[in-house]
Amino acid sequence: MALAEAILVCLTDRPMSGYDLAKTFDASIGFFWRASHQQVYRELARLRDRGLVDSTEIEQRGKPNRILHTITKSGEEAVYQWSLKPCKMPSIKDELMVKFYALENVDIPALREQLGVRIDQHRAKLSAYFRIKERFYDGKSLNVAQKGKLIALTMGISNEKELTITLENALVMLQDVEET
Amino acid sequence: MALAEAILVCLTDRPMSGYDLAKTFDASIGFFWRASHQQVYRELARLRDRGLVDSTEIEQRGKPNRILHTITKSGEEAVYQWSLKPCKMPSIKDELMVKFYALENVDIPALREQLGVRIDQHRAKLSAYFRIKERFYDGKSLNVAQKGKLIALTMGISNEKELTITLENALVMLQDVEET
DNA sequence: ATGTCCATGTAATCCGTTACATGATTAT
DNA sequence: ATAATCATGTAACGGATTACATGGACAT
Repeated sequence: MALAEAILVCLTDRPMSGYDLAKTFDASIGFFWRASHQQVYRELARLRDRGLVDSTEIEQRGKPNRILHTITKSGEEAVYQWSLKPCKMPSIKDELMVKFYALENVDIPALREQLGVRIDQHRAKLSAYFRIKERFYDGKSLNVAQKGKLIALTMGISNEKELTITLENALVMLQDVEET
Repeated sequence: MALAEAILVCLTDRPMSGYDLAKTFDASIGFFWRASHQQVYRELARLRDRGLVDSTEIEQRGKPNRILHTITKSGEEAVYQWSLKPCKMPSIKDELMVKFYALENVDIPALREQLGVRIDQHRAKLSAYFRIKERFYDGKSLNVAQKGKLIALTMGISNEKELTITLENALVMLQDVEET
């Protein structure tokens, strides 16, 4: 149920439309919690029903109207209460690992190819993180909110770095298997 | 839809009951793909309907009967076909990261506590991996299936190691925030 | 007495994904 | 022309979680 809280967290920064939120869940906060625009719109309707956000339509010319969602006092309280509760371990579902686990029943050239793709994806993510870090955080004086985001980003960076290296090692180990 | 394949992969090793599979998804293959016993039973029913496993009941005294599931030829073929298809990136949902992202609206002592718990969980996982590695793989000559599992395990180990370090660094960064 | 292990499942609910649907503006 | 961007959603389906349900064996 933490999509609700993730949305509220975004709205503590500034009021946003569903569209804005959907984009946010595809970048920034989306690095730690993914959600599609359909999920966002559904959850916004629920948050409205629960009185955790206020929604007001804003007229626009030449574009569809926006519906701006603002977090309420009870919304802020909900975020604080959530912050006190223990976190779940993120659930793991990694097909690539399962394929290694099943190596004997798998097409190894295809797996090597898929490993290569995965490595590229992690590299891409890493460089995206770096660009954000340089642009928004390096050499600036930061408030608490920014420091928090920087810590999250820093963790993301070292994690992606390590994953890239680990997967490259796996590529070598795969080669060894193929040579025998 | 990869739970189906993960179950089939387990059954390539040996025929198993739903109960056995549920335990397997709570350890070994569960390190890379988690599933509850409810999910396993439901998916087994489907695999039976699709002819990818054969199920036979085995009489037991003093215990409930077991239903042993054996992978069929078409089951093996399904695993191979699946191995050719590209893998999805694992989806990310990490409340702890979201809480860092929302640092200003969060109770920091509570967060530090939760970080500590998370570090312990990664350490526990790491030592579980090590025990398995020592017991089943170190200093033994291995076939392809075993080599695959060892590669997966090795990746798991370096990932958990790195996560532990990263989170310990985050603890220090949190301390810095609290001191200002 | 209390709890854990063995072994099977069903039911309800919730979360996530895919597909469908609309329609104007602006850039190539 | 074609595609992308802006901006809103609904509907159907499938996957995951939580709760419920049974019942004997065996250990403390």
